[in-house]
Amino acid sequence: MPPPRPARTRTGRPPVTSRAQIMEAARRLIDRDGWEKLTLRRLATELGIGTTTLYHHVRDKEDLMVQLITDHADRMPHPELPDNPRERIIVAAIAIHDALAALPWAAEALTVDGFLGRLGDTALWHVETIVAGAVAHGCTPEQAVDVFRNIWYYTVGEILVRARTANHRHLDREKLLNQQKLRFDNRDSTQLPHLAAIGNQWPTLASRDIYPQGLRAFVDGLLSHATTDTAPLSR
Amino acid sequence: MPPPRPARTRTGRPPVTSRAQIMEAARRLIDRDGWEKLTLRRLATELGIGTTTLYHHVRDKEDLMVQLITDHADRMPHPELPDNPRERIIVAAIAIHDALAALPWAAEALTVDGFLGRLGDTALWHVETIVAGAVAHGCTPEQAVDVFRNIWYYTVGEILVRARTANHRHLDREKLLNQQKLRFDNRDSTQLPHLAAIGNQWPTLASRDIYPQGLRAFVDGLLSHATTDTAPLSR
DNA sequence: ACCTGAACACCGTTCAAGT
DNA sequence: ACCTGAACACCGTTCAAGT
Repeated sequence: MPPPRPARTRTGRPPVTSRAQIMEAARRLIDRDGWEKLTLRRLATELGIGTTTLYHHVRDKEDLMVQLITDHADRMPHPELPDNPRERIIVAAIAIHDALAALPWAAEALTVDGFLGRLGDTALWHVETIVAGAVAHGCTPEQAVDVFRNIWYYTVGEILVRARTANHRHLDREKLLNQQKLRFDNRDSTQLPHLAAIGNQWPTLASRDIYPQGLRAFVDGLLSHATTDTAPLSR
Repeated sequence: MPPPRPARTRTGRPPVTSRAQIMEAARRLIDRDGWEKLTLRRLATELGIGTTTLYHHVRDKEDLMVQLITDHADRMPHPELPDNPRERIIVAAIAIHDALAALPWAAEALTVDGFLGRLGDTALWHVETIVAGAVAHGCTPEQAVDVFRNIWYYTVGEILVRARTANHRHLDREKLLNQQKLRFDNRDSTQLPHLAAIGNQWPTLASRDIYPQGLRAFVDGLLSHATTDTAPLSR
């Protein structure tokens, strides 16, 4: 296989940057200043290039963010898979979750249309594992896709909600103090007895990580529903 | 209780707008031009007032969006509750889901910290119903909160993902055409056999509404896990 | 081939001044 | 009491022109 761009054939002005350099600088910027500060202008300054040069490498800002996530996702290690199909689903889902949880800023891009389709084969291997696990457990391909989609919704929701409640790294000190904590102890205890009883315990309870247990319960429910239904949904 | 502001006592310049008028205009703007076009400047123009006047009624843009959602949520009708606790949870969750699905633009505000705490008693009644249903089924209060949180993650995730894939009302025609549909038929069929087999069927499968079935499976899984565990999680 | 500054069309937010 | 324009400090994106 010949080098795609032989040096002798190259003509015109040489590139000042590359896709890899852009992605690296973007990650550096996010780590240093927080993801809210990732703008094309700042990114160009970080790279020491003109802002508009970035448009040779990314279509627009959304494209930059999606590339950032899919790059990260495609570097995910494949976890060891257990024999049990149900457990394989759990392991793959947790791997997806953990990979995305490392990018809590990903919120905006995570729900972009066609996001899954832009993942590389390495990241899709996790999707494949979940679908294959469901089929191995006795699901039809349609049901297996539903299993994946349901897990995907749950995983995305957990990450988006928790990313904004947990990570206060980049909030002003003042805003943090003013922030009214979620508490139900001043609520009408006649109308909302259980919430009133929980009262100011809610924030403590809500800070616990329940993803793995929730996932297990969900997968159990999905698999038993799928294989119990004698007549799969018509049409 | 005396009227909070007797007319005779009022002094100074009279208000040009009210919170209710602002909310109404914001909803009108979103309905007409799409939620991406909701800006404080446009909203002020819609109302025929100065932009900065809005800052007397909302703290900032996020506050405006949260107020918009909580207003909407607090007008939710209470659904009829069945006798079965499990079914009560389902009915309340679907009510929450449907109320939020009517505001697909809500994404940004839905995951704001302390969002639940800003809901009024009418909207919280649905949360109460879910927690109460779980307790009636045999959960501890802690487990009941976990049940709610898990349902919340799933519901938020479903709405955020589907809001961006389904609703193409406000996309340019061109962007829609260029959009690469999610399809796996050109994937490596050795590495990803199940996805390759599904191929271009994925978009069709993914467009089906699976929330109610997924919810039922999840609730079943959550309730049976909670009441099967002989030893609830320590600490 | 590739890069760029200038310009366009916007944002949210602050604040001193006006009525 | 309440409202406001002007200004600040930014955005993403386009495009004609430069090397």
